[in-house]
Amino acid sequence: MSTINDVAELAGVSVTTVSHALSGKRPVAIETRKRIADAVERLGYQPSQLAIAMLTGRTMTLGALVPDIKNPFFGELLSAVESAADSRGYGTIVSSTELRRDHERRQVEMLCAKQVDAILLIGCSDDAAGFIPAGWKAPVVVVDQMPDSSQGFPTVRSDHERGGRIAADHLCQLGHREVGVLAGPPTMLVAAARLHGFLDQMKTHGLPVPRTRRIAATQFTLPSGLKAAHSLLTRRPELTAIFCANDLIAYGALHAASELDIDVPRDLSVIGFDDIFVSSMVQPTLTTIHQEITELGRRSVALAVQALAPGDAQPIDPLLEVSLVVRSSTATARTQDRPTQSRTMNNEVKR
Amino acid sequence: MSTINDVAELAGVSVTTVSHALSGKRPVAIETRKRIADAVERLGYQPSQLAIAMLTGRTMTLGALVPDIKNPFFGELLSAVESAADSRGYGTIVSSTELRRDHERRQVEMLCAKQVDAILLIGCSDDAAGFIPAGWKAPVVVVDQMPDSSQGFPTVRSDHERGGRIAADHLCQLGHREVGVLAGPPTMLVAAARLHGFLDQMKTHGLPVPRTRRIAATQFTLPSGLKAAHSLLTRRPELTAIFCANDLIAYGALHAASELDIDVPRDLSVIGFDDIFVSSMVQPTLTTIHQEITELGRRSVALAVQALAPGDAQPIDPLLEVSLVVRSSTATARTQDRPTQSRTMNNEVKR
DNA sequence: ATGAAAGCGCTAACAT
DNA sequence: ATGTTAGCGCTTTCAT
Repeated sequence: MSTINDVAELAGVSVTTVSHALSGKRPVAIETRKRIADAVERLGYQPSQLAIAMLTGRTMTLGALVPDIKNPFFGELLSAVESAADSRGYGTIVSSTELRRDHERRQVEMLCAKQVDAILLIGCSDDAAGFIPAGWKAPVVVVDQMPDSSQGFPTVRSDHERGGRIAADHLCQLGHREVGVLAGPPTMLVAAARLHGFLDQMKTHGLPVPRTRRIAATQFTLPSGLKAAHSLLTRRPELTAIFCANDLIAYGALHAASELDIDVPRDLSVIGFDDIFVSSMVQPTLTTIHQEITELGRRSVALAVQALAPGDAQPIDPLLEVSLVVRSSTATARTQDRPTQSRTMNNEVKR
Repeated sequence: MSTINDVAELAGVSVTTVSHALSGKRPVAIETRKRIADAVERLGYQPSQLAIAMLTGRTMTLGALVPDIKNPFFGELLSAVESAADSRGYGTIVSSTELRRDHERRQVEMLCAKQVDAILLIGCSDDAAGFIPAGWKAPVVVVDQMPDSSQGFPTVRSDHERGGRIAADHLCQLGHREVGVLAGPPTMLVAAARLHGFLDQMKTHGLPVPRTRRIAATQFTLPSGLKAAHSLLTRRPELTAIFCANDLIAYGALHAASELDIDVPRDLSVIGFDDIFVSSMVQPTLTTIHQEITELGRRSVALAVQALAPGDAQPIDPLLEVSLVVRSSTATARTQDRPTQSRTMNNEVKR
């Protein structure tokens, strides 16, 4: 890349004049301006954001750390973050820990070293905020995690607990009594919040879910959900409905059901959480708890930028409502029991 | 953030000593080293990559431009890019044009201004490479696009045309004679390559696909595929199989089929392209042309980094093989015709 | 209307 | 073993 010196030289003026001609912060003779414009054009000159950042202390770049960019939920969220950041003139460095908790510290430090103007910790480990180095002054926003884990940093999140309750209401309303749970990673507070809301609401309905009908997926991924679902459905054939900690786990459950010849929703209702885009499009369409993903991204960026440029700071509500989206993976509970016998036989045949 | 000056002051030494103590490029008294280490710890000091980049001309950051980060194909590809970049010490600035072609120039210029060490143009418009400014010296790698469009920049891509041929072979082998096509955006060369491979191979099999049985989705997205599929399936009820330009379009087709009460794969075989992760997991699992997405990302980064640090440059094959993955969305062609009558009636009832 | 020079945080000669 | 200084590309006083 050519520098401002090259432009100055080619135009036969000083760098100061070039700088001002480009920024317009000082009058420059029309004639001179033209020569400079020509030089800029010829060289394809772009001011180095690097050098500007050195001066201003602003890189105009946000850092976003997510656990798994392959998870469509984070893909959609990042998409919202990027477009919100972009519209305010910020770029976004995306870093994925690939679910490796030991990567988090490194990635956070890398973002800090790159001097990003703000850090978005999205769906990370609950102690990720602890990796922010001591003297770090720039804003940190903790997104889609429980505030308990945010070390005092501002938070934007959905009402996970309420989502769990809504899911419980839905299943009860459909008459399900034998209900199972595919919980998320036990160590993650959002998973715990969803689980707690669900279990507590089931209890309220007089249908507490015993431990034997719950199993935790080790990760918020489809394969992890598949494995857990397979185990739970095999062990608990009487279940007529399952609450899944997120949509990917729910897809794992659907897949397991299909392997076990369980028809969804006739024999088994499945409800997810997140409402990622594909959930409305594949068969069966997934009944799920809708998160306002785009708004989540927008508010996260707004919060970060607000801290960067304090001014007309209109308050940002950090808690987003969730809602139930009923699609075709849930239905009223069977009145008679499922033919458990044949299912077991099927399994045996399959193996 | 604290600077190297703060550390030097706190440790009571010069910045040079701090620099060398940290880099180990010059011996430093064990005693001094300890005082420096303490100061670093206390201040949470991290060397500013910004300042280092000014000196070395290396930001240790790659810029990746994709059209749509919500598309799981790009999510998976970016995931591979990031992890490959990360393992070589590079961060990644991800920029999504959100399918707005007019955004491309801006985004490319932004990446250049941020002085990224290399630019990965992934699945962009065929003229995106033209947006690289005149004096740009750093490597540019064009990924998942046809080389015709790469302006001489190195390319990494799958063999799209061959993918089309394999798909044609598969459908013919299943006995399909009434075959339709949901092509991708007509302006994109990869879409054209897939289409050409498919059509040409169908011709070879003696089953040319007339224009009336083809329709182009305007974008590589599900909604776009849905719309096109709905139109094609309504107009051409005799079709027993459809080749879709990518998996998302194929999901649109599945959705349209379901709306029109067409059973897949009994009444209609659907084949996609890309083999995104979900394609193996949702019902029906999608028969599709597999791209080695991870390898695509790995080689793109390898190519970029190789240009950055010329040395033991082992050649990188820019063309990746594709393969057919047969799942449950394709089946042998019906021998008798589909009850076209009733389907039309259904449609009319629906409207 | 235009220039010269300082300085952002760091590294790497060049001293001592 | 440690310190001094120039300079990366830019903006911004402070001159002229």
